[in-house]
Amino acid sequence: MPGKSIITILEEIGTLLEIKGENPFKSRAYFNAARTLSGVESLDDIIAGRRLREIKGIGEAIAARVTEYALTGEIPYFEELKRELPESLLELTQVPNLGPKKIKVLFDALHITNVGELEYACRENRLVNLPGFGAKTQEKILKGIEFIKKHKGEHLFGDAYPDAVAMTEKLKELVPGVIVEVCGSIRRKKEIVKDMDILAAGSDREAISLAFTTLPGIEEIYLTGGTKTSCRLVTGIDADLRVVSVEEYPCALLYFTGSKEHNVRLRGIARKKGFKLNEYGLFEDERVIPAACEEDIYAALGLSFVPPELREDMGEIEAAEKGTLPDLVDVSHIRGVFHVHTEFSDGSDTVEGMAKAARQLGLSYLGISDHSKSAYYAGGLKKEALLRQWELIDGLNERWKDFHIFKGIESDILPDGSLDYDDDILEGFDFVIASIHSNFNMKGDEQIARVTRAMENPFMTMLGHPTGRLLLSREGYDIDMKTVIDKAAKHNVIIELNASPYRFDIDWRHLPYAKERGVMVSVNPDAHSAAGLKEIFYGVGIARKGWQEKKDILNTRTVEEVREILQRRKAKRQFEPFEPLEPLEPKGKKTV
DNA sequence: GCCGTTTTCGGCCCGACTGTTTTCAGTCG
Repeated sequence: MPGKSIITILEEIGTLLEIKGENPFKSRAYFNAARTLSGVESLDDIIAGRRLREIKGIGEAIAARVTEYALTGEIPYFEELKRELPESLLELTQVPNLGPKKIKVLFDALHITNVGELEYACRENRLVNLPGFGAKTQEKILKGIEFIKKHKGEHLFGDAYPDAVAMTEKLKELVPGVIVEVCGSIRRKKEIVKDMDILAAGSDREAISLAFTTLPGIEEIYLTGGTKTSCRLVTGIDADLRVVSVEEYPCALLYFTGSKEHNVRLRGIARKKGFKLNEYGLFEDERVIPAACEEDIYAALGLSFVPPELREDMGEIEAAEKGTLPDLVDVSHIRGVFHVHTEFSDGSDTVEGMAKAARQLGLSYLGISDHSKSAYYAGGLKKEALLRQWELIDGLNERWKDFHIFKGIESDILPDGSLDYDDDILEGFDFVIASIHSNFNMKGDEQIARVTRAMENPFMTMLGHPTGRLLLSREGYDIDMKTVIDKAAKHNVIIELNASPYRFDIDWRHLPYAKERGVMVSVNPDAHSAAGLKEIFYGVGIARKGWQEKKDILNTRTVEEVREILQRRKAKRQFEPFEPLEPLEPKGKKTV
């Protein structure tokens, strides 16, 4: 986790060029380069090997700048840009409905350089007379600022988790024998986290705390002592390290994992049994009840072990008392993935490249689903392109006997609820993910009617990202998820759990209801590059949070089972609830 | 700034929506 990543810097250059009013294709080149490089594995090796120019979208200028940054940690061109336009202007792009052109006007006319100044100017009614602005624009901008403020100090799980893991790994290197674990909302796999809690235990607590303060990626240390160190990382997230004794570790782990609500319930149960539970231990009067791990503590309280993902006081305590906790799905159960884009539309890798990457992850099938023809912005596929892709897939399936590619599409659900191709084309797919990508602001009833009509289409296999939300940047569309689940149950439609850390959509809070209604869930990476396939790992975490078991998930099935499920729907063209297949024994571990 | 070639410049995705205009610009997906 060194300083700012080159990906971020390329994006920032692109944005500053946009604000400056440079040739739009020039700024786009920087965005494209950032997107391409973010999907590249072992970028450091490529830079070191001077192989950047071999990557499509990286030309002479950008290759030079990326290399420059890797060697010196600085890009003079970027520094020069920041002298012309304050870096703080970048935060203004976070405000919805505010783009580069308007930011330029605000900067030139009112010298606004950050969100605080912008809010003040709105309150002073100073935007209304600017060219291209008006009362409604000012109102919208204010609302956008409210949205940003509401979510300030919140971070995506997908951003925080890799950094947290990297820090614990590094700490283990620096202090041999240290026990260390990420706790808090990150351990519980919450989609949005506020800070990073790390718990460590060992004999020399001072040494652990000291080593922690030397970790890369720390920008500022607020306080440091023998038991607690607080700091802010360069990524903007606050991180806390707690150091405890080895004896205290299990109770501290339980305590710092939370949630607060879960802990309150546990302490209540402990008290009823005549115990006292806190972060230092489980006590009966002054006597410590020995616990070597969290399992021991739950057992002492008469509960079965509650996996961290379930610790939200949303029914897990009662289930643990009765011994009815679900046997949660695990990463090792995943046998294949659906919802994968390729260079046919807006993905960055070939069909074959994606399939090879999936095989390397130990998967045995892959469902390709590029965008459909209405998705102009994403290079949606016309009929001719589809035919070419199908031929390509047939060829690969012919070659590989131990791996299968399913032909699919991510079809736009048009405003009237129809899908994006005629039946004769829809017929040719093995599966159809139908998603909303336009007309987001249709009202509740209209949106439900639209989705329902799509579900009535026998060619629709699954509903993609059901709310359309983008975490921390866009609310989902106005649609009642309980109704959607009811309709999915009625029409035998699978619901996607989009595993992109920007989406995690369907929300895990709705998954227990989906399970209750017998709606099958597919954990889909929505991958736009080979590297993106790994996000399935995040998705499984969210599925676990939603009480999902192996049998509830489509892509824990074998290729034969999946084929049968897909064909059953297509062939019968009628709506019967899925009969859950008997759970199968896992065939060896897969690493995803 | 990148790419491709019937190469060394011309093209680079397109449409809906909104709010500001007085026929269109900016934003978004």
